[in-house]
Amino acid sequence: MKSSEIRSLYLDFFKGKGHSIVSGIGLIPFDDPTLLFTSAGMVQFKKFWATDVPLPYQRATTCQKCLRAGGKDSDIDKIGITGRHHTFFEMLGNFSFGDYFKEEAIEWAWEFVIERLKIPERDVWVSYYEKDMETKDIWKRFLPEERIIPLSAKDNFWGPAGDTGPCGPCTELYIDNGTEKGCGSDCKPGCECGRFLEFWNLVFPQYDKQKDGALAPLKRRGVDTGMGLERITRIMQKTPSNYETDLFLPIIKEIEKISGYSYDREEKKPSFRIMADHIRAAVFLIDENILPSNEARGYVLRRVIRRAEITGADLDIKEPFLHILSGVVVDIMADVYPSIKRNVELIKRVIQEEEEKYYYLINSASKNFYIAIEKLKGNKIPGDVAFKLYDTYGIPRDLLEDMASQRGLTVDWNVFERCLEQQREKARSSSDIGARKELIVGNIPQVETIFTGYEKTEDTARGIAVYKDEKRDTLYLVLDKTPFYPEKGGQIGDRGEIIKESSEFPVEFKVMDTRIDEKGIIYHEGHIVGMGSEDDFVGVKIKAAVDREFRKRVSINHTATHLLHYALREIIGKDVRQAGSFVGDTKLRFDFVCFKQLSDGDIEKMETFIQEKIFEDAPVDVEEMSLNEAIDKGAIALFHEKYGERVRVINIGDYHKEVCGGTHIERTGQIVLFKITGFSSIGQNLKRIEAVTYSEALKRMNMYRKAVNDISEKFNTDEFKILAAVEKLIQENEEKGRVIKRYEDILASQFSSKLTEKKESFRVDDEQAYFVSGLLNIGNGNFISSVADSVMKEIKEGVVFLGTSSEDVMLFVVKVSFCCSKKFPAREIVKEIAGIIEGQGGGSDVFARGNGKKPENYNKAVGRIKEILRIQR
RNA sequence: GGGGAUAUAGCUCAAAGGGAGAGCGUCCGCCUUGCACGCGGAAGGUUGCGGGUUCAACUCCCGCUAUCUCCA
Repeated sequence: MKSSEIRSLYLDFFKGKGHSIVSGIGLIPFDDPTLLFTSAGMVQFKKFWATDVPLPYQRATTCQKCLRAGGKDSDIDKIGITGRHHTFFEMLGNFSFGDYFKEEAIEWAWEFVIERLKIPERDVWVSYYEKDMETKDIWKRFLPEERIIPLSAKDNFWGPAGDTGPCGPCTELYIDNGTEKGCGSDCKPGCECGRFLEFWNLVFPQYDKQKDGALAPLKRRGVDTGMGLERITRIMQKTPSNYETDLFLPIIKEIEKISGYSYDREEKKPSFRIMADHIRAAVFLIDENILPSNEARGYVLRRVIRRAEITGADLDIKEPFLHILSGVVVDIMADVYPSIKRNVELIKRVIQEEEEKYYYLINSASKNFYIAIEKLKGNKIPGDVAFKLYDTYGIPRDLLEDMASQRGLTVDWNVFERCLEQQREKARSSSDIGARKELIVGNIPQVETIFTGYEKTEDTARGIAVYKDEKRDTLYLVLDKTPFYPEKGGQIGDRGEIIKESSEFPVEFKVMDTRIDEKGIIYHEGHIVGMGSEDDFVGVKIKAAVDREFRKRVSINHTATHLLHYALREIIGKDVRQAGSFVGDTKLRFDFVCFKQLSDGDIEKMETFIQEKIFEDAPVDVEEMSLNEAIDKGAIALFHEKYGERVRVINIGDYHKEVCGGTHIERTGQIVLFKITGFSSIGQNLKRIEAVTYSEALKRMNMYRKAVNDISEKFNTDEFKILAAVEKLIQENEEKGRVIKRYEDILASQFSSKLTEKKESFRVDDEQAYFVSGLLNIGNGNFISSVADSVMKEIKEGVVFLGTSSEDVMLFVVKVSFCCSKKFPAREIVKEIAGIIEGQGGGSDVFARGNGKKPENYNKAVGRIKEILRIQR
């Protein structure tokens, strides 16, 4: 049976049992901050058990793509070895929300396995939570007691996914692969040997785990089952592991082709499997708009790609190959997940570029490795050195081990682990946002601040708490509700004032910035103006007023940012993806992923296009809806993880819809003017556009005009001939530079021959040497240096002392030939001179320079040098 | 969000508290029927940006920006 048949057989079976077939969510759970990735089929349903939300259906069945890599549910270390774990996998599941419970769940599971999949009854074993006799009794109706095994909470009490949420006892179905795969006669499910393979887990959520670990009863108890598609496919296709099924075999075959190794070789199997597994994860992550980066999800993607890449080395693959495999994955999965087909070019490209970066990294890293081991004493690389190579230069652990053992070295992994743990600890302790702020008045806010700023810019509210940051000398004021927009989604926080009017004289708190933390509490950052203290704001009614002009400018820029996004997609292409943005009151910035080279013409085109949209003066309106609805309506929704369940969709005219939490204007015409001020590349395939709008754009254009006017006035020409004039000037300037250089050379040689004529001889260790001195009073330090050079060329051996003075400062250099420098180091001579002309200086034995405030003492200085050299007058 | 590393010629990188270097590439010349090689020469730099210390900073210190990397 093909995997695709199993998938639809399952969904159809439960549809027949009154379930709605619900489409799986993305790998990035958009409304669950406790999860990095969707790690199980039930993620999207958590709230259906835990809360009273209205239910769209009471029974559901899904095929959910899942990812376990990084975070609590990571299986990444088991990949390849077990043959049954994956980073990316699909989970078939049926769910009940306050509807059917254990009895039906077990009955249907049995029916599906025995009657639909036609798995022989005698091969099926089950386990149950040791305290859950109800489940055991139900199973007894279907199979003999000796195949019903009790297990502890470790194995058969499930959940929650993440730190909090639904959990409960579970019961698992196993397939018996035969006694010859087992470890002994009393082998049972739960044993780690290869005989029993767990393939279906039926969970009965009954409890809701709280943040403090307590188990509260669930609002709606129910059923949550999960059957890994890869495992059941393996059972149906009777393969030794998940990797020989039709889900993986084409990838394995491709790796055989690329590497020349056969998958039959037992010792190479794990490598094949790791690559085949990881490439699937990479494909689906990129499909969901994750790009390799150094943080969070992007970092997981990078690690997955790199791990696969380094595994390639086990099969002697020495160049990028994963992008080829990604094509195979797309072929296998495109029918079920059509978007990977649409994104295939992007996926291949991202992977290939990441692969190339990896090879580049390895190259430069090995250099650092050599430097590190060069200084090494003994044959053990200390843990801190190894950690530095890993932490700073990114040499993966396995590679480090390889490189070391190739040279007969070992790595002190114990110390290494300690360093890693230290770094973790450091990162954890300092990632606490509230740590620096200290509560000085009021109580710690317990509920999120209500935001009223979409409707109004002024509101009355009550003060809850004041925090203080001693270092920055700023206060943070928390209210129960506020019209102040906190910094998020690229839009900067509002400014304005918060006033307590009830006392005999008003007290004003000036808000310089507004922030929000992960709990949804909004902080007004600022200070108290004039009289008043922190206590004045807590527990009393106050008026919060946003600076309207500021808000207007920011809103204009935000709507303009959407227009820019629209223009990019229209003019450059739909594959342009937003990577980040900054929306301020005086400017906006838009970063995006783009594989094309943008020309000046493109920039101009976009500017014109946007300006036209401004002239059209289309209405900008905001609608609230669910995220799924928004996506159905074609709204761009890029940062899923940041949105709540209800989202705001910004419509510009009838042409652009985008999910966005920021503030906007009512009509595009309010932007008035749009001007791009900067275009740059900020990383591989990452580009940045900066722009200004409204009066800021006008200001900018006036600035340009003034600059141009000033220049054309200087050139005494009209503004359109400036360029020619400047080019001419540059050319003339270069010409003059060359002429000056030539004259300097002539001058230098004239000076030097003139000076050399007055050379005075002295002896150093019976060798003939000469002393030359002169006060040039022309040129700078470099000029007299070069004169000193050419003098030295003529006299061969000796000492040259030259000075040049302007106003009341004298610069001077001393050059000493190599032989003389032993006895008369230039540096020492300079010290002497500096004493006489009241200055300082220094340098090397053969060349030194300095300056002084008394040029009139030049002759004295010359006299002193002669004394040192013992030259008779 | 935190830690570490890097930023020097078009590219790859050295060196270093006192006049900025190599290799490759580019251009010119020689050699050669031509190409490659070889030889000779030249152009190319605000040593990322901004402060500070110093007689002197590309180098030391501080801040910023960007890139790389590890951790959360």
